[in-house]
Amino acid sequence: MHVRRPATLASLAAELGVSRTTVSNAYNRPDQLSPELRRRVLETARRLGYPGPDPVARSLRTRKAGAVGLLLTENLSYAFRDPAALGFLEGLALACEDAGQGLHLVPVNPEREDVAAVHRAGVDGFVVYSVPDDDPHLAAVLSRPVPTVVADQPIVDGVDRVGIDDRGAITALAQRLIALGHRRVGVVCMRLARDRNDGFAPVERQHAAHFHVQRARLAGIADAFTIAGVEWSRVPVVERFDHSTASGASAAAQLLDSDPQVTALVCTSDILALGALAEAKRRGLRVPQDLTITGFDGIPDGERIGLTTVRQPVLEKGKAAGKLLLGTVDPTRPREITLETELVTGATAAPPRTAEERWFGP
Amino acid sequence: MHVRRPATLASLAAELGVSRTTVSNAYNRPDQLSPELRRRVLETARRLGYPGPDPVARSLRTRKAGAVGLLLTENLSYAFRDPAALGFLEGLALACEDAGQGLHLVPVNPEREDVAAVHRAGVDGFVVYSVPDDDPHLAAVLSRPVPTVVADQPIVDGVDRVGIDDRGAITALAQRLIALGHRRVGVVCMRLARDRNDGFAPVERQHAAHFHVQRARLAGIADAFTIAGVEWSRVPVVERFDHSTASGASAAAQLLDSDPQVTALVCTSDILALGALAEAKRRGLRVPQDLTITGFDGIPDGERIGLTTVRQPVLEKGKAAGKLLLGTVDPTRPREITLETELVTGATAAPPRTAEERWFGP
DNA sequence: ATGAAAGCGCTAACAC
DNA sequence: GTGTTAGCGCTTTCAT
Repeated sequence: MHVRRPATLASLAAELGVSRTTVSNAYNRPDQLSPELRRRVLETARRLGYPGPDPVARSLRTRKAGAVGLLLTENLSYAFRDPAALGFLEGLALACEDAGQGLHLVPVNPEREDVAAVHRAGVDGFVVYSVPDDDPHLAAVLSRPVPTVVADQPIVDGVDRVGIDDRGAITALAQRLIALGHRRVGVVCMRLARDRNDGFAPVERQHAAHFHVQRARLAGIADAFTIAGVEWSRVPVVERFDHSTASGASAAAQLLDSDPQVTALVCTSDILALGALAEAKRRGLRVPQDLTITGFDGIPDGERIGLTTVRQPVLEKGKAAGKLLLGTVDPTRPREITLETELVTGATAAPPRTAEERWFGP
Repeated sequence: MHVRRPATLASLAAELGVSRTTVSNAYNRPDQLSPELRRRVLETARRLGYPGPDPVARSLRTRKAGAVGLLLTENLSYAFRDPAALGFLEGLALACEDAGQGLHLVPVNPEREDVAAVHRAGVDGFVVYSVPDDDPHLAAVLSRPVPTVVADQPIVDGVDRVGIDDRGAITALAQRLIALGHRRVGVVCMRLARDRNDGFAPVERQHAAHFHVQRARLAGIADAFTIAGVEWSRVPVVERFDHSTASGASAAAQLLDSDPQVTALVCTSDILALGALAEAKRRGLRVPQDLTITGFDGIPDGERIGLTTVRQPVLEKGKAAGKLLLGTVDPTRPREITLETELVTGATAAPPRTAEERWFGP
């Protein structure tokens, strides 16, 4: 610890026999007073241990906090371990840095629903990253009289947003699989609501999902397969609450156990896909010869092993969110930024084995 | 964007015909007024679009910002890409979350020396993570009348600190190499000062290093080899400004080019070691048969490939820093926390090849 | 249970 | 150039 004595702008002014304005100017408008006086002010400040204008008092007066609040989903640790979230965070931090704004991570304790932290945050605006539609923290943020930008989800009327075309992007990926010949597939997705459901997610649950992104990705896959003549309600979708490779692995296991005939596993994130790959390996299934596995996001670990996936510009997304919030106040509000994605042709997708091959080898 | 109408506690009180105190109590001390009145206050607040007490005004009054400032080294992007820094960040964020405190990332633009951001941050204390001795931002932080904790470096008199025994930890690692038979080694280290020096770092530069951690690690290696009879000034030490695998690779290349006889590369971070491994592979050198390579930190990527290194508890370090700052104000200040490290026996260290083996194979 | 008074520490017109 | 005036919006004794 390291603490100093109190001393205010007023006491400094008194000591110097000048007005508070003059002292204030010495710090904020050096050109408004003689260099000599300024020197004297700063000198006396040092002598008295005056640390300069109190940032909170200044904020109150100027109505500017100089910081952006960031609301992250549930568990912070997951966020810090999810490369996509990290990329976003980095981009946002970069944008804030450029603008000289602080980035205030709002403490969201997953245990207690502590909305108070949102009200306590001295910030000029909020960025909300990927939370469920019904998140109470989001509601608290929206009740604050400051600009807000949502990244990814949810889509809120009248609130700026930056995201991607989740539905279209994954449709393209699914079409690729269909072109390869896959018809019997399984899907692994992330949590669809705030309640934990580690297991199959029937169509009703898919449609009622509180997470727009997952809802859109499932819909995108459904779009493609439906057109290909596959009845969507028959496609098994397994949901996992925790976003981890362990989840991906167990979901893949559940899927493969329930229907050993699936030829492809479509995962709605690379993390899940990485887990599915591990499970396939554990079972002695070769990818892509025996099983096709795809992801979504385009994280480095996925790229390294040649995962077939959709790459989204996470860093750019973070930057865009920051710029949207901090940028010139374009009167054309609300605004929505949709970033481009890219289909990544990796090495984890191939035509399905024929029934014959399944029995007699390739 | 999403902005609401202004309305203050005072205007609400006026509208209701009650005092400001009552309205304040409705928010902060529900037990201080009748449920009925409270209901009316909150109801009217909603009707008037009053968003609740302004956090900045409250902070000014209570002298509590509800947030911890975090000062990170130079380039934010490096921090977000360095697993060790990330682990620290996660731990700190967790500690803040536990205490219901926000985490305010101070924008430190590496270009301009914008110390102002430190003065603008409305926080109750600072955590400074691994900055050079002479960092102006650190000076600015210390000039603020709030408690401060330094993580890793620098060591500042009278300021709390949390770190590890860098010198002792790496000495143990070096002794291991010596026991294996290594005498002719090269060292790859991170930047030693704020000026860029991508090349050899003579002993003088090592001693004058502005980064305590690097200084200590080099000294620790020197300790071991000196005792083993190796003259330290003859041990080539290559420095790299950027902390990346690319740096590790190029430093390894420089070292191997200048002295092809070295049998081991001691790197002061896992990231650098990973780069060195890549370079060794590129040259067709087998690790550890042809070349021993060691790191420092114990990051996941290193563990995955079996890197011989020192593991430090980065997450715990972050938590400890947070707790030190936020915890009970123990009068026994200043305090210093030194966390335990662990020597990780990986698969990248082995006895050096004999001269004979070098020519005729193992 | 409710109200009156007194600032928290600072900045921004505007006047001198 | 420098000072005067007027709050920014809130919390908190201390009375009532």
